[in-house]
Amino acid sequence: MNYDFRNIEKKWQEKWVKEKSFQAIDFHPTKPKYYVLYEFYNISGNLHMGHLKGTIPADALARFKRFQGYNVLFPIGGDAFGLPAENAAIKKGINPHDFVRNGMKTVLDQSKMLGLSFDYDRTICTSDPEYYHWTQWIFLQLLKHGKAYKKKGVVNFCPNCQTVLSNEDSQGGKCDRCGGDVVQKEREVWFLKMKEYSEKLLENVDRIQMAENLKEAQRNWIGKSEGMQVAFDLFDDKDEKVGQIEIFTTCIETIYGITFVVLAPEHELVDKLKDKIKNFDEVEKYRQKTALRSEFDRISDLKEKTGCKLEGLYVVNPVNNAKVPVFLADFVLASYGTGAVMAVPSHDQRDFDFAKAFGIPMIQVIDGDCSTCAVEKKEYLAKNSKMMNSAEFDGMPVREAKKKIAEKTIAMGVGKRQINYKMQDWSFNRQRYWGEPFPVIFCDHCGTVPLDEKDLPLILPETDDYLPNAKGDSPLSKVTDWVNCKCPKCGRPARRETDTMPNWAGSSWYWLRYCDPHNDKALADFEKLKYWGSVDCYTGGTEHITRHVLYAFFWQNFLYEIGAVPTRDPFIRKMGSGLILDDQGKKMSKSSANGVSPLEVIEKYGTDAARLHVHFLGGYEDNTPWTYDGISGITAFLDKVWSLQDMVKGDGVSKEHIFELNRLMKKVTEDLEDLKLNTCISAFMIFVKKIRDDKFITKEELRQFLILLNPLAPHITSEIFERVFGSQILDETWPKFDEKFLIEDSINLPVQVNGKLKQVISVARDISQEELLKIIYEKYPEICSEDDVKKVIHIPNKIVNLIVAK
RNA sequence: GCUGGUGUGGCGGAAUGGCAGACGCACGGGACUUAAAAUCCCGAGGAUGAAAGUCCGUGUGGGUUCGACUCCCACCACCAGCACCA
Repeated sequence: MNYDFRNIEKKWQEKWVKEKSFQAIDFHPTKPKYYVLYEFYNISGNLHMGHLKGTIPADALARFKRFQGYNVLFPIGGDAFGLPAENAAIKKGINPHDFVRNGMKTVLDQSKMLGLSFDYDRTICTSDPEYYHWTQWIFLQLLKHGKAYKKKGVVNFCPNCQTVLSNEDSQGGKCDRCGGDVVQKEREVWFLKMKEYSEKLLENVDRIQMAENLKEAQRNWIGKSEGMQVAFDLFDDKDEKVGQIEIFTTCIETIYGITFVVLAPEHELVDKLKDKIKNFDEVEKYRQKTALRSEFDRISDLKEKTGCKLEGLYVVNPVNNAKVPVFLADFVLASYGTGAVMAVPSHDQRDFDFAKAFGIPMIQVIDGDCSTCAVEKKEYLAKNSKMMNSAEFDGMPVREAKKKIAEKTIAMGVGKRQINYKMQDWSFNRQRYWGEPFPVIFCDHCGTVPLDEKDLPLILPETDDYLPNAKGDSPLSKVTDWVNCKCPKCGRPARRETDTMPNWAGSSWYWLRYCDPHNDKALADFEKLKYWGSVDCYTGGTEHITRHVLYAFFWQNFLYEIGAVPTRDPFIRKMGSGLILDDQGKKMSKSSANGVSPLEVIEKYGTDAARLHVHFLGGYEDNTPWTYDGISGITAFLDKVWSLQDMVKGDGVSKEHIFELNRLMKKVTEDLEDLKLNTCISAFMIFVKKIRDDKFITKEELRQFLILLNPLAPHITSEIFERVFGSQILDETWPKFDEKFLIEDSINLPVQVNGKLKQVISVARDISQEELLKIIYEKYPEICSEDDVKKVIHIPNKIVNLIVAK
């Protein structure tokens, strides 16, 4: 009889939910804690293949750790505020409130169909007032501690979603949500001072256990760079000093080669020295042209240098008093460093291109061929080339000169060491309806007034008019009786902030809330936070690694500093789930032609088969192309597992199987810890083949086998266990392997001649070299003759290599 | 361009200094069957050979080593991230 997955899986799924089989216990008196986290569900529709790939290893780990005697916290929730949910709701013409309510029910029901052992009593949803109460509370703390500020500036704007976006949300000049081009717009924006945390975030990246490519992506995004900041005096055409320009450089060694200085078009000095600039009209025209160029435009004509000279101004190079012209150009970014650079065309390709376009002379200061392109840092540092045209540094190797020139500028009082970061402050508001309202009131008398903590949560008002509008004003601005309010300080009429927080707000602290999801006094009880501590293993996609995970580090660092949480690191280990690819090798999505739903696989083959199949296809962190090919091997395996119950003979562990059983325990225990499910599954297949060859399994062997397999295939194993043993598998504990049973008396030893395999012979374990050679020469004369052997390399119980003369 | 990762049969993939291709799919042969499906057993990297065997073989070329998919150097291809970051 084959395994009847339809009825059996349903039975167990209902039982687990009804009996709350997977509840985490706060402050468990005896069991140590283990916190497994799978990333929030995005509430925008059904679960997809990525969830099958992502959730199962986390579920297997949680089930495995429970058997090992841990008190496991394995929760789930919905990331329901923000653009993804709102856009999906608008597309379907459903009010986001209703959309999210239905969406949460859908993903939770579907989770149960995947057999996921979540503690459903801890389910949270970012758009619930009980939850966003504390998101707003965290914002108030950020504001109170000077980590949130509002500023007018040129920011990323998505004309399609009609909202401001953060840098993280507009990587590559494209909107993260809709994929459309992002433009630059001047707006009043809330920023969080994430840049201040750059160094701490880098430390977090160093500490977390995570794949190297993900760590590099984060380091790259933070973009730490060490260099010098140097002050240049600025003069007008009457040689009168009118100011100073601070530049940032990582190549101080080229300072004698400066032939011009470039400011970002937005640089503040331009407006300040308006009267001194002879060609201000032209300058203004250039600024207007570049200011509103989209990031996409800037990237697309990367190599084309544009700019505008500031007539009537010049700076003086402090090391040699050379007069140097000043330009504006948009290849210099206002947001990075000081927004001003010293240009050395001989040794920087961008400066080289600009000098060519504007007919600016060049001065070579480091050895090399600068005739067709710049000799850049990477090359001259690698060669440690010699200095030239650099006064007392001429002839010095460049690496030494770098140090000496830095010291010289410091001694002169014009230079200082400086570290810059690419990462910017986090622009934190969206002109959309579906998000957390800011707990902030604007009063003409008192300015920006934070709401009192006791007035939280500030409920998002319901309205029918929630669509974004072309002007980019928040839909909340039209809910006038909500907007107009009284100033909490002076009682005069005031108005509320009408922008809302980005979808990343709610996801930047949610793992903390799971520790105490129903607390209405604090974001979570401090002692409970202490008990559950850092997330032991955080699983989920890798696409948010430079957004969500950095935001998470930032907020937890902040909360730790103000004493709101007891731990600095949110996560100890982060595993990035690979993608399921379609037959084009692209990420499988609902829209792709052959997008297969996990529900379809479950319907056809059952949950356990779907769980095993998708993870037998490849490693957790690897991208794997989806195929039904091979699933017959999985269903055949499950049928064989099912038939084990008809092969039970005897009670204890048999001597025939003790080696294989212990080997299986060891392999499964290690592989589950590392989430290497594919090799783990193959170990089960090998064991089952052995049992079928021997045509029996003892009761005890079956008991242990079922426990080992339960984390991966929970339904079939629960059912067989109940049938054979009359009790519940969840009450069992993880079997422990014993190394002593893994040692076999006789081993198969490969014999090589000159490093080439000749024969595999069976010999006693720990055989001496003498005895071994005797056996080889006497029993296997065809391998080689004793006289030819010049040298023997014998690695006991592993290999023997005979070296013979040729 | 920079950074990181990956490269193994017809396919998905094992093996991280010691028997390359575990496990599974697809494939071939056989058993069972009136037949098919399912199931079970056997085979299988390539070349050559009747066979035993021999030679070749983990992107390419070099190196280290008794021994290299594994370590080192150079190059190629693909994937991902960043991209005028001074």
